[in-house]
Amino acid sequence: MKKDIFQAISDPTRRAILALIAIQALTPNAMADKFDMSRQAVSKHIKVLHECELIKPEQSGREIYYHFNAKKMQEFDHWLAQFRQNWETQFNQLDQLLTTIKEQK
Amino acid sequence: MKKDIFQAISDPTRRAILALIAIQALTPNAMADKFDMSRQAVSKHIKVLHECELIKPEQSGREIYYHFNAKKMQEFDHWLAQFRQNWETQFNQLDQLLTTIKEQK
DNA sequence: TATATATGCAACTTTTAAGTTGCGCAAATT
DNA sequence: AATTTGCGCAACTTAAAAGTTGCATATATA
Repeated sequence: MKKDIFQAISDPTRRAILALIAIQALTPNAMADKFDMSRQAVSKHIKVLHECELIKPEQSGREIYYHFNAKKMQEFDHWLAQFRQNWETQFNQLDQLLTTIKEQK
Repeated sequence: MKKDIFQAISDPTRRAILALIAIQALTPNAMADKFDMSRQAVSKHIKVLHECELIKPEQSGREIYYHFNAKKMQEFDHWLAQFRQNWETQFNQLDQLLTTIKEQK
């Protein structure tokens, strides 16, 4: 089943992969070396990340370098936007509370 | 098993719950009315959200109002921060490309 | 050309998550 | 006091995801 970006990042291994290739594009084998699991297991995670376009393949001979797709990650940022106002409000309320306490002294 | 915030938001129903209570605190029954599933199913989602502290209960008689915990949601924002620089870079590169094309005309 | 390496795909097993039903308890209502 | 309502917990079923092993294919290298 095709997953969305929320499901894609819900797995710790996939988050680790994203963190790695955000710094530098890597091949599946290079990624697998970093994790304590089979290459095929990592390969399945790559497939998930690729299907939801969080990573992009670049063929180079028989090797495939996977690049991080920052644009797709921004979808996450957009989803968060609906809550951003919310937490700014809560912090303003905290500020007000602190100010009130200060004034009472 | 206790889930982390990434797993918590990977479910569409839980994201919908968060979007609802970010606007206004609701009781489990009020939430269940909004979804086409049993109250108990919704209650399980509430449990997940509560365990990872994305929501906070406020008892009022026999009713429990669940509030959105914006502070916890910020953890995503912090996680995203590691990639933000990355996508800003990619956009700068796109800008440069567009500028180059423009100058060639 | 034979062999080693890099990768993806398919079948299978195991684990985990989602949803249902049934129950118990405490607060409200009659 | 009896009943209804709001909620959580536990057991169960079903569905899906994670990981394994084995195989096929294409590109390198000896």
